[in-house]
Amino acid sequence: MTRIDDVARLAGVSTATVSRALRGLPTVSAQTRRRVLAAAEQLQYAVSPSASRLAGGRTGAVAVVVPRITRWFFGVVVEAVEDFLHQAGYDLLLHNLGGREQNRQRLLRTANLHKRVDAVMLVATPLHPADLTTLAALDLPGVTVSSGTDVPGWPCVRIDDVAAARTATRHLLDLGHRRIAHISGDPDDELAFTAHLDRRHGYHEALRAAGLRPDPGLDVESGFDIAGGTRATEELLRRGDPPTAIFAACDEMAMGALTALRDAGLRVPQDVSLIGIDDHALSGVLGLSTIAQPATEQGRLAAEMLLDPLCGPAGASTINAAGSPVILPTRLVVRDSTAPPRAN
Amino acid sequence: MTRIDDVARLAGVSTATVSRALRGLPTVSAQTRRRVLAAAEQLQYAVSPSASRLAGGRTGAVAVVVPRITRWFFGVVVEAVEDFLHQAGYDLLLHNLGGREQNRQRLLRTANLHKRVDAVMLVATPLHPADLTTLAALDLPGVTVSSGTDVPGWPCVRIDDVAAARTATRHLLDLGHRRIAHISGDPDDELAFTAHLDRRHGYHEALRAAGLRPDPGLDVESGFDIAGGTRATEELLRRGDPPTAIFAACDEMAMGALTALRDAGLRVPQDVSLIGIDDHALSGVLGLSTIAQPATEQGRLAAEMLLDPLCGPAGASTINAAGSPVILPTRLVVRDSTAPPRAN
DNA sequence: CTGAAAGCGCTTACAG
DNA sequence: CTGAAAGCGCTTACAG
Repeated sequence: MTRIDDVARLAGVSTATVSRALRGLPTVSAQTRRRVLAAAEQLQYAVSPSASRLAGGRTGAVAVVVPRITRWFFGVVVEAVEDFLHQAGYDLLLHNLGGREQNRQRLLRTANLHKRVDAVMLVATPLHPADLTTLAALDLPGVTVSSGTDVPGWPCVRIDDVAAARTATRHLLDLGHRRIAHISGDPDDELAFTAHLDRRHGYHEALRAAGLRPDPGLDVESGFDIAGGTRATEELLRRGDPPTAIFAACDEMAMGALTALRDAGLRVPQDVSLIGIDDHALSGVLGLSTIAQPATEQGRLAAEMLLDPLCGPAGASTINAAGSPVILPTRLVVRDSTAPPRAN
Repeated sequence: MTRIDDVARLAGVSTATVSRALRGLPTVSAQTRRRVLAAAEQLQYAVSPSASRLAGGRTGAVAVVVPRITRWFFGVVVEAVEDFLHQAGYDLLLHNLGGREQNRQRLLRTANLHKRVDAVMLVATPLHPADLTTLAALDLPGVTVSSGTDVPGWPCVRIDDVAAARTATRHLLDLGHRRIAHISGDPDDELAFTAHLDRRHGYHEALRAAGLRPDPGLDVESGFDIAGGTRATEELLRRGDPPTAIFAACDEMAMGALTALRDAGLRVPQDVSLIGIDDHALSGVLGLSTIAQPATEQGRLAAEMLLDPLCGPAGASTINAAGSPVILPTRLVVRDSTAPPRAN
């Protein structure tokens, strides 16, 4: 392994100069820099990250925490973040909570973030008050994406979940539906999200604005994924007097609903209309109407907001550092799964 | 930040002893260990990874390289690997090539792996001969998952792609199909996979075994994803005289085919049968017949094979270290997208 | 079983 | 613009 001394010797300068030249600091003459770069190239020198981190105090890594990397939204967000971070020269440490409370505790309580990263991105991660204290003690910059828990001092990028749900519900109302069910995530999940709470809220708001009273019998909770959508819909149908339309809290739940409806012999949209939120990569294939949310943009923007203060001088952030959350727009996409209720 | 000296002072021992006690080395008396642990706990001490890495030479991190984290197979593999690595106390550095050759070069050519990780996992990553030289120079342990390029000395876990394709094709043949098309990935992709080559091979084998000659007109290449499946199927239909069945190289391509078939007014399976490979989370929802492959198991097993030699004494690997690849079984899953051809 | 001391390979004031 | 030297916080032979 060639070290910085080898480069220094070959270039005929001190290790301090090699260090400066290689990092592109301005305090090196063009000629010296050229000599150093050539020597490093010739020796195939690569700086030791551990040594650099220990001496410099920066890790060059960012931790990204997601509930489940296998879900559409999180996969897309991570892809966008990964691209941005690597282009900026940062490593990405992935933490997938996998829906298990135990994993969140391992991440936060033990020292798995401590001195390991320069910043943290929390995607849709709910935090207990004790977790907030832990994070504050870590004294790291961070950003939150999507609903979850806001962290004081961290910027946040997300959509307006309440408004998205309102739009979805209103679309069904506009088509003439009155018995509109809602299927969403279970607050008893070990790792409860908060997105589905906001979405239920928007559903209720839209119903009330149309003069309807939310019917608890039309409101079923289950897991926030495909299987959860199937279970919730089965439960809904078991209750009798099925709705003419279902608003699923996310596209994956809507897809699960599709299975349950088909198994029950109900056609979409002739018997039941169905709408979700996301615009999942497969929603087009399934003809699913939905509220599209920009996942790539949320990831990219969050990465940008996270790195921005890390690069520039302290406090020189050019982007909305903390303050109010950045809300990205959503949009109604009408496909084949929503239609007026049967006139009968 | 409390350092190891603080703990040593409080426990009344040397830093060497603290280091040993905290890492669970056997050469520490039970009593001393207890005192050290208590002191560390009391001071909320967390070892500095950078210092530990520099002094000890181990990074405690593993790089995982995938083509696209948003694709079903890679998401599931990463989820399994993440879980295993974190349980073993390793960090996971995620590299998502995003289908861009440039990203692979950045990863391999520059020093992004150099001294940063203890091991590398390459999932479905094709390698040029020059890349193999680079990897060899890195002198890191590694493992490959799924088709890609084998690396000398690294173990490999995968399925038998040829056999899987043969089974899929034979299923269609058994149903009575004779005009069986194949849609698969494009070798002109910047980052060519090899899985689809093996799968085409199996398709050809099954046809020949049934006494049929592969028809180039029924063999269309496009991207190895949803959009690619749609494009390939559109091209197939444009050629006229449509097949009675389509074997897609992966479920995501089959899903894309579904859209194209629907748009062309063709019903599945009445007009065209369709089968893929994977057993994607949504294949059940879509009623797609497929060849299921164990993604979680491939990830978990690969992680295990990777870490095993890192923990035990050198060469004491208890698992099939290198040698022949570990082949995991696939299985035919018949749903609603395959049926006998119309008798006409 | 434990400790004193060297050393891992960089970066950063400080001085010039 | 450049260099000598201290220091980042651990681990590891080595000695006892």
